[in-house]
Order: sequence, then structure tokens, then C-alpha cells
Amino acid sequence: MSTTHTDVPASLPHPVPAAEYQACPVTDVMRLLGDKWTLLLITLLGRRPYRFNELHRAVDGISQRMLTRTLRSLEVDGLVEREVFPTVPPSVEYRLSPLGVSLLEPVSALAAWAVGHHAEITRARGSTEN
Amino acid sequence: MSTTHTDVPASLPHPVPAAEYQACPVTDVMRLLGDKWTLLLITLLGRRPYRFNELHRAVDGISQRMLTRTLRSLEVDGLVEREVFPTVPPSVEYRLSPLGVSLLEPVSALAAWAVGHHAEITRARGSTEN
DNA sequence: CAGCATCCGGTCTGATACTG
DNA sequence: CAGTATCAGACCGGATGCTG
Repeated sequence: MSTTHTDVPASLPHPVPAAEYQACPVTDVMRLLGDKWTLLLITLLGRRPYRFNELHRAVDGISQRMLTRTLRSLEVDGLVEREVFPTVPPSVEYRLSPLGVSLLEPVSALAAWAVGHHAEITRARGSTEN
Repeated sequence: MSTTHTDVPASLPHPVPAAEYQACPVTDVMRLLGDKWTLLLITLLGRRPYRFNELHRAVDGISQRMLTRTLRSLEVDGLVEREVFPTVPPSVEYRLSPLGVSLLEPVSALAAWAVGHHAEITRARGSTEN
């Protein structure tokens, strides 16, 4: 069988040209959302637009570097829109794009599962006696 | 505001004791599912039980090492059950636990989104002119 | 068959310092 | 305010060789 995962060249010189990742949409999307801050930012931006430092304060724990990188990445993937206001000092606003908004629903479903079952996971980890 | 994310010690000696990750159930679950192979394995095991080498062939592209590690991790988190048959040569079967089965629904929702919107993401990436 | 041990390059993330 | 640049440590994931 093999899932759609390897309806792809299948054997490459290494390191794999990243094309492999885009082969499976699900894998690609998970690698997009699976980093440390992305979901949190999407959730926040799902409520309203935020300015850079506003996000920095809201998320707290995130470094300036990771905030920039994560937002950039979301922008490149078309999930977030970035609007610069040429004021002084500069002001930049981030908001979810329509594509980003459409992601809120499935993400909410997953979030609900996480909240509802996290205790079970923790219990399982504990009973493995760490 | 700050989301539930840092209703946690908030400042630690480093490296952070992993407790921070478990603070937000959603973040924790995403870090659980967000690696390269987990979702693919869950999807496969959602269809029927598999033996180790059967999975190895099915997923292809995955190394033996990562297959072992990913399955181990899923087992520790209580999403997958591992049954050893003391035959010779040995035989091990992996199946989704009830908790793992319950994950199929939200994951399917996300997968559906991925399939439905992957083209838009690709287009967005392209128009950023790489 | 179903692993484990070792090595290693690449990536992720944070800390810190600097800038238009 | 909203970043960029640099450095460094931890982690991810693959390759290879060995074993009960």
C-alpha cells in the first residue's frame, strides 16, 4: 500500500529536497502547525488583529526572534496577513487571512480533543513510570 | 492577557523542565502529533493493527529507528497498544488504543482541511516568490 | 522479526546585542 | 515599535552495524 506518502520519487540522493514533505498535504500542514508557537498565535489572531509587541506580551515566553519567525512563516504560507502603518514609530498589524480563518474550525476540534483527553495522556505517561 | 500558556513558573534556570509544555494541553498535544511520522502511523493504525515490519514497509521512507521511537512514544502517551506474541521469530502487533481511536475524528477534520486547502498554501508560498 | 547502540549533520529555539 | 544579526545548546531524524 504505502499511503500517498511515497507516490513520490521514492529514493533520492539525500538530504531529501523538501519536495517529499509537500507530497502529502497532511504531513505538510502538520509540519506547518507543529512547531512550538504557531497554534497559539493562530488562536490569538483568531480573536482579533494584534500588533507585534502586543503579541509579544500576550504570548509570553516567546522570544522576539521566534515571534518574528513564526509570523513570517505564517505569512508566507498565506495564513496571516501583515499590514504596515507608516507611522512613527512604525506600527504593524497582523491578522488571520480568510485561509487562516478557515483553519480555526478543525484546529478547534483538535484543541477540544486535547483539553478533553489531556488528563488521560498524562495518566498514561505516569503509569509508564516515567 | 497571556493565554493559559504561562500560568506556570514563568522563569526558570534553563533548560525548561518540560513542565512548561504540559501546561497547555493544546501545545502539549501538538508537540505530540507534530513530528514527522506520528500522524501517518496513527492514520494507518486507525485502519487495522499492524506488525512492526509491516508498518516499516507501509510507511516507507521511515527509518527503523524512527519507527521504533515514534511507536514507543505513542505507547507511552497511551495512544497505541503493543502486544508481543512470544513466537519464534518474535512477532509484535501495534494497534490504536481507545484513546487513540478517539483522536481519529479531530485528526480527520484537520486532514480534510489540509487536503482541501493545500493548493492555496502552495500558491501563497509561490507568490511570495520563494 | 523486532529491535538497540552509535555517530552525525541539520534544525529549532532561546539569549543577547544592535537598528531604522 | 518592530524588527535583524549572531551565537550556542538541545533536539530531530537518518545511516549503519549488531543482537536475542
